[in-house]
Amino acid sequence: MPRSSATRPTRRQREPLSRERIARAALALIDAEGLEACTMRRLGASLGVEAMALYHHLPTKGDLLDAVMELLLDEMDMPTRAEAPPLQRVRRVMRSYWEIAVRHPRAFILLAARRFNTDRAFRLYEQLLEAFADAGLDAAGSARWFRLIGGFASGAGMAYAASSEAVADATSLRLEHAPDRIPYPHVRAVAPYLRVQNLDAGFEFGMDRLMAQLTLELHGERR
Amino acid sequence: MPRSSATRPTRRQREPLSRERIARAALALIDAEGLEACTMRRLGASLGVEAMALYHHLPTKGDLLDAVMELLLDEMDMPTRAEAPPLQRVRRVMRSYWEIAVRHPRAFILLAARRFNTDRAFRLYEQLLEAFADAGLDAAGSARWFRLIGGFASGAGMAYAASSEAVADATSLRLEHAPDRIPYPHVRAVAPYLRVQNLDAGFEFGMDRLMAQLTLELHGERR
DNA sequence: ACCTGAACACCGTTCAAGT
DNA sequence: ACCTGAACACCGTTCAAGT
Repeated sequence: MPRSSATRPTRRQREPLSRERIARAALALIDAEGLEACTMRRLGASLGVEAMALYHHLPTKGDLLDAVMELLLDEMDMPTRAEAPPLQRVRRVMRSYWEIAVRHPRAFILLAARRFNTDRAFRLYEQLLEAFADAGLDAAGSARWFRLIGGFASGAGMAYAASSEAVADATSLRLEHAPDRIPYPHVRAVAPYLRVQNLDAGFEFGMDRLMAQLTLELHGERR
Repeated sequence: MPRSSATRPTRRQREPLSRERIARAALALIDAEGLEACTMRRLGASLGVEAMALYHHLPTKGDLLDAVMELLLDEMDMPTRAEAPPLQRVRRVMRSYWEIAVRHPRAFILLAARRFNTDRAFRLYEQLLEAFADAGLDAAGSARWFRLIGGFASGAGMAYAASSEAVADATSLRLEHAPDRIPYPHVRAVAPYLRVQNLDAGFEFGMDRLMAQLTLELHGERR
């Protein structure tokens, strides 16, 4: 679909540019060819337009990447109070964050590395922190559990993205594909369980343990 | 120290280039001016040499970044069996990984985003997985706990790096500095606890909970 | 063996100009 | 109001040439 408009950039018959349309094209480009392929010139070309036309809708490349982040965050599950009990809401939000890494391994690093500065990002935080509060955590506890659970989700997503086939940077040794050539016995034994196919189960395992520990703490078993 | 050789690149009196010397200069450049400032041209200049001279020691920029990663991994604590009980070893390794984010916030993303493909990285994995095995985990359990604890450490490090002053990309809204302007009550309440000064305590909190859950599991309280 | 100079094919971004 | 063309100051990398 972006292809068709790209192949013949007939000036008259294309819909006008917009921040959102540009961001969608950028995400498609990143998914298909990687973050480093997403240049203003190539993005313009994929929209049948000169690179400089983009600057009419986005003042800088940083704003473009922020727009792509918003698009990614739009894919997240944001359950409301009515939909599920607090800890289930936390879990669904985190699960959907992880799923962004699975669907967009080459774009996920934007979420992990860039500051969340858009209103949409703050709305997401609000929803999540509301769930923590509803579960019974105070502000300090919310901050800590947010860092713990969110840190895990982010790190797990990055690990998925890094070991995904879609990401470039492949070099000689590859943990997943040539474990027999690794001269370290523990690494060799564990490597099969770190394959990309097992990462989703690994994410669920991690979330299980984190939620178990949080539940324990909320019910006053410690401290 | 890199400065002095940079200011006057008198060709005769400088020590010869090497992979390691170049990598050290690159890390210094990243620490001082950010990852995007670490270009072959500017790195060469900081060593009193043309950019092209670097290609004699490192075939490509990716190899340069791998060399920087090795330097970072060199800073990690790699306690041996003799030094501490297994879970303490896991904890020390993870703690030192986190400390790399604190010392090198602008370089840390290399560890989080690039594949670990050097021998040094595998040696680190081996040490860590040996500790998991010594603690009583089988290969599958080691993989899962490695992903959980490592994912948290990586995500926490990225969060530290992203909220560190040293990283560019600052835009209008800033969670830490203008919490009063955020129209979301839970975010506003939690924001003070997410300040960069509190992140180290947050890391320790997370590690405490993870180790507690792991200990519980090893002692057969669940499953 | 190690470094340089010039060049190539790219970048993001500015600015004056076109419609 | 929206887009283009040419230009500027950069990139990583190649290659022939210098010492």
